[in-house]
Amino acid sequence: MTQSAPRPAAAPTPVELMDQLARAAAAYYRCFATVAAERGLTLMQGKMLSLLRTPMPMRTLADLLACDASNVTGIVDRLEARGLVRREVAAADRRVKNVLLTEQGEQTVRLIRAELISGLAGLDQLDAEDRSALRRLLGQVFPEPAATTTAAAAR
Amino acid sequence: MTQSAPRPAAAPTPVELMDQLARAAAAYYRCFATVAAERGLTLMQGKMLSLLRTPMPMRTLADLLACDASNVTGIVDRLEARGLVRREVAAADRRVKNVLLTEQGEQTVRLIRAELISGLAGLDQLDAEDRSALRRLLGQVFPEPAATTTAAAAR
DNA sequence: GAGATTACTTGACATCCTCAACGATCGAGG
DNA sequence: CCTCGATCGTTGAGGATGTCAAGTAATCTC
Repeated sequence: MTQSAPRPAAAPTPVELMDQLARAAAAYYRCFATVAAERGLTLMQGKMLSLLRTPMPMRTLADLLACDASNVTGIVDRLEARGLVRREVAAADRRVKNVLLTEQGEQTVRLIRAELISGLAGLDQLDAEDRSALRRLLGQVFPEPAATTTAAAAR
Repeated sequence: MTQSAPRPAAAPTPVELMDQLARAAAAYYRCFATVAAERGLTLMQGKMLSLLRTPMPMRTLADLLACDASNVTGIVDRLEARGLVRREVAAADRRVKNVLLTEQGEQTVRLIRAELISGLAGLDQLDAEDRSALRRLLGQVFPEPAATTTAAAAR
């Protein structure tokens, strides 16, 4: 644990960290929104596309995005109109509509992710130990919901 | 350092961390939105109130929130209508409108912050060393803009 | 003093968001 | 098999957010 650097100040309080997390979250979304806008997508459209790395029901999208089903309908409508996603009735339950990326949608997601990782240049500057520590610490502050299923988590 | 748990796997890649950051940011905003909604505020209204711990010009709000000035006008209008903020012409430049929290607005911000820190229970479980590490790591991934002025950073 | 720039506001229009209601579908229970 | 309650996605009303363009007032520069 390379932690020999003299501590410049006292350890931050939880409140100070809360503020820093706020700034970090805002910075993350600023970066994401910029990347999405370069593809003519709004923040929400970009978020939804990124969630769809595996097909999923609209209900699930609404849960992950913490918004109402009718809102998801609107967003999917607009993405569908642009040829980025399509709806598909689930075989096991005809009420359920799965949303899938089209080829174009997958390409768009790939490009967004590539640009996003570029925009988070600071990540590349972390060594393996730092990255492990960050994963652990973030995992403690934001525990993953009892591992339900999806690898594509909320974003 | 209570870290006797066996290291489960190799260090995460930057891409894996990017995804975790996305999930963390989403979780943070879910928490924040819930707290704001309990006060009858939308996410943006809550964000703006939280930024206003010191008075600032609308131009500054637009910069921090990364949105258009006209959008800020609308949000301030609605907050002003609810008695949470007020506008004040700056003495040095009559074009400039500073936005200030009212007493009621300050109270609201205090309550929001108190509830938010409660909702981020994981922060309290970090010891001082972890908190310092998290501060350092977040600071590397999301460098603060060349320290301009405000303590109330973007949120 | 004139023209350029800045700060905020207004307005049009698109998108997002919640809530309520609806029709189609499913599943449990009798 | 039938009924009823629950679920899923959609529609629609109305409010909030967001961009862009244009306008007015104030300030700055030459």
